[in-house]
Amino acid sequence: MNRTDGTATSERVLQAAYELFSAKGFHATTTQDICSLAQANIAAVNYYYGSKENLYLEVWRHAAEQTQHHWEECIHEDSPPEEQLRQFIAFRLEAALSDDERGWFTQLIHREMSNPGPLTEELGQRYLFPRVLWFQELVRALVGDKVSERQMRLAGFCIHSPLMHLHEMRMRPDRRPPPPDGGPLADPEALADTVYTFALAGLRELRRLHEEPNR
Amino acid sequence: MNRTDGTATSERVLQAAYELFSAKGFHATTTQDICSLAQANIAAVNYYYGSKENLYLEVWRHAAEQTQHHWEECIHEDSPPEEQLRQFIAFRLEAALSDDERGWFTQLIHREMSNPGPLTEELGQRYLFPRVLWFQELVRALVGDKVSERQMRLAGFCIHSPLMHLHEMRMRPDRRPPPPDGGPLADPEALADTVYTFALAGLRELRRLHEEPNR
DNA sequence: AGAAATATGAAATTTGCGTTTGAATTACAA
DNA sequence: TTGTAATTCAAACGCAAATTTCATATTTCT
Repeated sequence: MNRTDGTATSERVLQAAYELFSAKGFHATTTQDICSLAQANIAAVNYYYGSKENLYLEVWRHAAEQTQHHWEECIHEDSPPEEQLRQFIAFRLEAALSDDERGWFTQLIHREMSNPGPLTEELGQRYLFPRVLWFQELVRALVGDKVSERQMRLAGFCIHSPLMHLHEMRMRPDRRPPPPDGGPLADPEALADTVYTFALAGLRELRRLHEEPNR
Repeated sequence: MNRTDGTATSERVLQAAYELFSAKGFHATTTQDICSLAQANIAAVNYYYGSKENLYLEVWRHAAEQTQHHWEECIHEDSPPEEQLRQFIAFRLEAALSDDERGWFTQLIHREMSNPGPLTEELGQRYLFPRVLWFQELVRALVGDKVSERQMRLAGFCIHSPLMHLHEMRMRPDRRPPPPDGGPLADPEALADTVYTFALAGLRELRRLHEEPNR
């Protein structure tokens, strides 16, 4: 085609790669798949991105950037901690449940983590680690100063894990007899409420235990 | 070698496959890898098990059997529900953290789930689904009759997820700057305590909300 | 318009992996 | 000892997927 279409081709390839990598993982996705979906020739991947692996990296960069914007829209650093926790839960839930690019990134992360490749470490350092730190600070603010560092971390783990686990469920082609109510993914509102309730209840209990350790 | 060594070869192959499949997943493990680790010829996999895929199935059968024994040792159906929950948490924690065959199965499950293959559905139906049902009944016993089915499920999700998420962490070759205390995996006792505390606190809060829904 | 750069397409090449083959070796029983 | 079945081994095959090649088409620039 023409040149303007040309740059559009590289875009289409990136989009297709994004979608397929998050849906099926790096290895299960062939360059053929990508180029078919992008309606481009098989050579397009290597022409525009050098290699399949490099395209994968580019997808990560693109996805992380988008997610950053979304993060800044959803989470306001000047809200009180409880509110930020709610915002955070909503943010992750939306990321886990939506079927568009916001959701794709979550799946991408999860696939990379549970099936580590040569890039895992770098990607984790660059895109994931900062979020973990942010979250720990939030938990510290919520749990108060009395609780030990270790205890605080464990609490953070318990709060965070439902959100992580959700990604996992989202990703499975679950053809088990679906529960009559559609499982936890069916009603995001109720799920967010429950996660939030459990988090606050756990934190409160923890504070209580640390204030009256005898009993 | 001799014939007795011969049957030992098939054992070694199974063991090696178990270890590698859980460490790297089905696709990332080559028959070459397996046979090298088992100190067997490349043809051994197909000679003894017909195909790589069938060997994978055999590994699952073997692993599930072992895990069943372990389960029966750890969890006593005649204990009160709170006690069973504790036992369950301890069981899953041990499975997630140990470096031997008990831990391997956990990883195997998790890999299969996050990177579904043609066998995923069948394996899930056969080996995983029954456990989910068991757990739901436990949560029902803990949460009482007042709470709705959906709410009960969501609670179960929140309780179960730290254990699932743990598997996930276990699996990553995590070379992030390890937290000074070694992260949640360093002190299984404390982790078990915290998970248990959060679970009970959440359940209590839920019951409370359902008894005095106004406020 | 014509030359240079850029983009596309189809086919060829390469590589890695699962599987097969057939010969060589070993175990065991008659 | 000799025949038979089981096991091991190295090499070869077949296939699928990534990458390269090179010819052709299109755009840009002068």
